[in-house]
Amino acid sequence: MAGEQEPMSAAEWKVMRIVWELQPCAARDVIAAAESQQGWAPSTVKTLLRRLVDKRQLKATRVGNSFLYRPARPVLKTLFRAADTLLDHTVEGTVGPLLMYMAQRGRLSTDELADLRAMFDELARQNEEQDS
Amino acid sequence: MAGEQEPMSAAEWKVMRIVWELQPCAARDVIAAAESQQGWAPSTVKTLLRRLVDKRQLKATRVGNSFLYRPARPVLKTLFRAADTLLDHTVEGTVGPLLMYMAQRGRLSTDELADLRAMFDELARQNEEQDS
DNA sequence: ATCGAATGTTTACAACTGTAAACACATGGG
DNA sequence: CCCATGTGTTTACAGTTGTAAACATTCGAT
Repeated sequence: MAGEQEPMSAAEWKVMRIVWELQPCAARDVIAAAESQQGWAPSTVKTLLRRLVDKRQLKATRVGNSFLYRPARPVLKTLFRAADTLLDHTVEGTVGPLLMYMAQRGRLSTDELADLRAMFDELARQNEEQDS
Repeated sequence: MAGEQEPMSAAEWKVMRIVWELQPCAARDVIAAAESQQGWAPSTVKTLLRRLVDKRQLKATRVGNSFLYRPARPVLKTLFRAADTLLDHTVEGTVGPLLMYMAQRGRLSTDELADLRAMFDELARQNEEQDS
């Protein structure tokens, strides 16, 4: 089985975000973005890239003397894993408010809102069925 | 300003969850719960309690020779902070699917579903207004 | 008054993180 | 052909985390 998902630190997430956006990309691109976004030194970014490859969150394919980096899996898959962790932290009765909060902060598009509304209708329907 | 929210590690969250449930409580209670839930040695729990007090996530008030522990702030406040972090990790277009996922895993009550649906209606309405 | 149990305090120690300099190697421009 | 520059590799080092034993202190039972 190859689905192990080694957890990432805060700094590592920031690098991953950059790679998900630019993928596939060279170290240079990540270094430039990280410099502008976080003010990190090039060495710092190199270290983080290496660690992410070690953790198998990034795939690096050699191209000449350098590498091309790309995420080992889609951003959603990784976000879902992180969401699981957040859900693990909830206690009875907090999931509703939590989702309310996130939906508000989340700046959803009209389409996304429509999808979500449809899903809630469906969930409510299922719930009723169960209840009665 | 007193609202600094020092971030917690995974193990610390687990202890906090216990304290939020049992609050206010003595070390003994937390140690018992953590032993049964995580199999941790009493020393481990003592260390984590101390660190959480240092980080001011827990308030400890002396009672005789021991302490009464209670969370420094409500669970929702802390969850919202964690949600902010998760949202920071999202990239364009992932928030919708992320919320879909969480809503499905979240085992929402009928009441929570109703509240959420109402909020989505409202958000959609606001969105339409803006669009046109 | 005394001792064992409970509770908190100190110490431990390896792994992981944040942050980066130093070093080695290749490669393209001159 | 040689060197500056761009890449990756090695080394660094303090702080945090996971995990816990050892030690000190105190309170309740005898």
